[in-house]
Amino acid sequence: MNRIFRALADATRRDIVARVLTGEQSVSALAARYEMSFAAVQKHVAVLEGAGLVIKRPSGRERFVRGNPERLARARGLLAQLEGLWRDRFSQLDTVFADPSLRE
Amino acid sequence: MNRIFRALADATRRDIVARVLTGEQSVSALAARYEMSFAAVQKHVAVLEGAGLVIKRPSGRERFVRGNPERLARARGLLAQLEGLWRDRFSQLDTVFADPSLRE
DNA sequence: AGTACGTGTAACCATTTGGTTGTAGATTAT
DNA sequence: ATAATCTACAACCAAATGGTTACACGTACT
Repeated sequence: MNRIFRALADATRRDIVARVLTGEQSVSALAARYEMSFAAVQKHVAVLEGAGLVIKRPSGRERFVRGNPERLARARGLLAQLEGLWRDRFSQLDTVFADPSLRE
Repeated sequence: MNRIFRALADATRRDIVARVLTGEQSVSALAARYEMSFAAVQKHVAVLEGAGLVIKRPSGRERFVRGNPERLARARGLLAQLEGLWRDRFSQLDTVFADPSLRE
């Protein structure tokens, strides 16, 4: 999970994820869109791949990158779970009040 | 957004968020739960505060920390938006096919 | 065969991160 | 008044990040 959130903590990488979710793109096609070096973009893609947010498919000399929505869903699930803790933050208190042993 | 995801990219910090979402806790009460130094936990809380994931309320000599679900929702919203791109990844193609000028 | 292209990796650099210890200020307890 | 507690912050350190340039290797083009 650390790697997923860490990978998403960079605007360039979030942008790459958004692009490759709508359609496969080669690494060099991605690199052409950013003002940094090819190597930098290649490293960003490697980080995303390490986090499972992106999958590479080799084809000849190029690698096509596509997004993996499953991993996004995992991260979103964790956030939803945390928000659930907030929503149910009084449940323990409710349990106490509902406890028959306290009912006298 | 960078700071939100970066703050969540650490297991200790995610744990802190989970704890303070269910109820306020002082910084030292939090620190007592982890095996690192007080200063380390204090820094983690500061990172979470900088990301807006957590809010501190001063009371006497201690600061009570509570979670801020709004920021979590923002992050979750971004993920949902990205997943939406995936879900609608053929919409542009659909638009092309639906284009009357191409219907001949 | 030779050249150009796409990718990965290594070496390097500046900055950030996650941890430590120590110190200082403010508040509370004795 | 003194001591203990809670918090913040500074200085330091090792490791990770995000970027660079240069090079090596496999594939495609002419």
